[in-house]
Amino acid sequence: MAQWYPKKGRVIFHVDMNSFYASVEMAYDPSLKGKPLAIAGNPEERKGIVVTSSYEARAKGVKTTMQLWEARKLCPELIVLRPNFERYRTASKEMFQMLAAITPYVQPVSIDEGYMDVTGTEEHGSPIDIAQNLQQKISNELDLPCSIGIAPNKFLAKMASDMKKPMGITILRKRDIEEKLWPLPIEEMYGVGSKTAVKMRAIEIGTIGDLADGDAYQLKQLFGINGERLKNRANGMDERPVDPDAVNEFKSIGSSQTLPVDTTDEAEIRKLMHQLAENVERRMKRKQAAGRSIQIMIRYHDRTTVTRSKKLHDYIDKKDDILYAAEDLFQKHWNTEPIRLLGITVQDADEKQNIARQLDLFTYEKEAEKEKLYTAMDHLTQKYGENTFKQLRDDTDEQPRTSFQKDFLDDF
DNA sequence: TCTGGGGTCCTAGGACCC
DNA sequence: TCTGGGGTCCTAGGACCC
Repeated sequence: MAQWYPKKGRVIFHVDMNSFYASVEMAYDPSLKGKPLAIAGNPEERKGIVVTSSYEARAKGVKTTMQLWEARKLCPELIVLRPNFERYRTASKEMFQMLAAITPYVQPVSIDEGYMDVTGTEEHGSPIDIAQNLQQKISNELDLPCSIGIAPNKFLAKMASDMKKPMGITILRKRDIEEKLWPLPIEEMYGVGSKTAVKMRAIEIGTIGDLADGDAYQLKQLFGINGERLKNRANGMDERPVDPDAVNEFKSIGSSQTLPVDTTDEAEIRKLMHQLAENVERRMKRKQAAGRSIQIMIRYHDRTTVTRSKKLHDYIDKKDDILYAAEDLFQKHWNTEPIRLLGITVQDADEKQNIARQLDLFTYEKEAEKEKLYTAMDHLTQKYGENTFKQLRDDTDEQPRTSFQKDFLDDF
């Protein structure tokens, strides 16, 4: 009887909130209903791009990432609101609670969409009944529209939820693929972005069906492991489980900001670095996180973007440590050209309780001691030159502290 | 008069070790 | 004395998604 489960097949939902930010604003202020609405940043700060728009605005050609002036040209009566993330987070939480009432196997993938594995939840009714009830509940109680895709795996569920919007429910079984999935242009496939689409078109792959039928060797040559994966998915194959814990896992925490005008002013740059480090610290604190790589991102006036990173000797989570490491990278790598955007990200991150588990206490304390020593040596190396402490540093990796190292540390 | 901010995953080259 | 090849870590960049 082993392995009956995969053979029987799963029932996966993909729940996708329709134009979420705009819909939340309409639920909050019903006088907005039926009007063209866009959520966008402040154009005075060069952040005036459309993040989400209502269906009324979309009907006039307004699209996500469009410049605000462009959107207004297409739709002069457009109502524009700044994003209110608190409001969206609250609505999102309430929505996910409704999913969790059906099954614990809920995997949020962003603020406005998530997967559910409803295999074996017959007490709630057939899959289509569950979907209808859920959609009604979200609509009645939160005044928010959503689309639901029902399929035997995540990929097909995701594609299905896109097929009927707003307030759609679409079933996409394996036997429906040929008729419903394969005719779609390759650009509409999840996982195929603009770069991949161009390369696919170049080898005569214009639809998802063409990809399903594509030459495996050629796809592998061109797209690596992703080529194999995309071909499999086009054939309706996707074994990824719905993972309710994934939402609590993370590998990096970062903050970046576009400046109102490009700058080379070091005081302004330092001010922004402080702000970014503070943001990162605050969000790490909320997640009880620490990390041991630091990355900076510099976008120049011409939009060329460089990232520079380095592995640290120990885990960090405090603003001062983040800032110190980030400013060090910045000084080494800024080419003095005017800067458009700056970002700081802490990588190799995890919850502190997991980190404590990774390193036993002994290792943890030893690492902390070593870190102090390294910091001191970095200072002096910068002052007196590269080779000053090379031998000492090499020794430190191998041996416990010598009396010289101890004195040195204490003096410092 | 262009294109925000938050992430994840993959690739590739060089260093280094065995 | 000259040499192979595998594995892992680090760094930078690219593609994609919402």
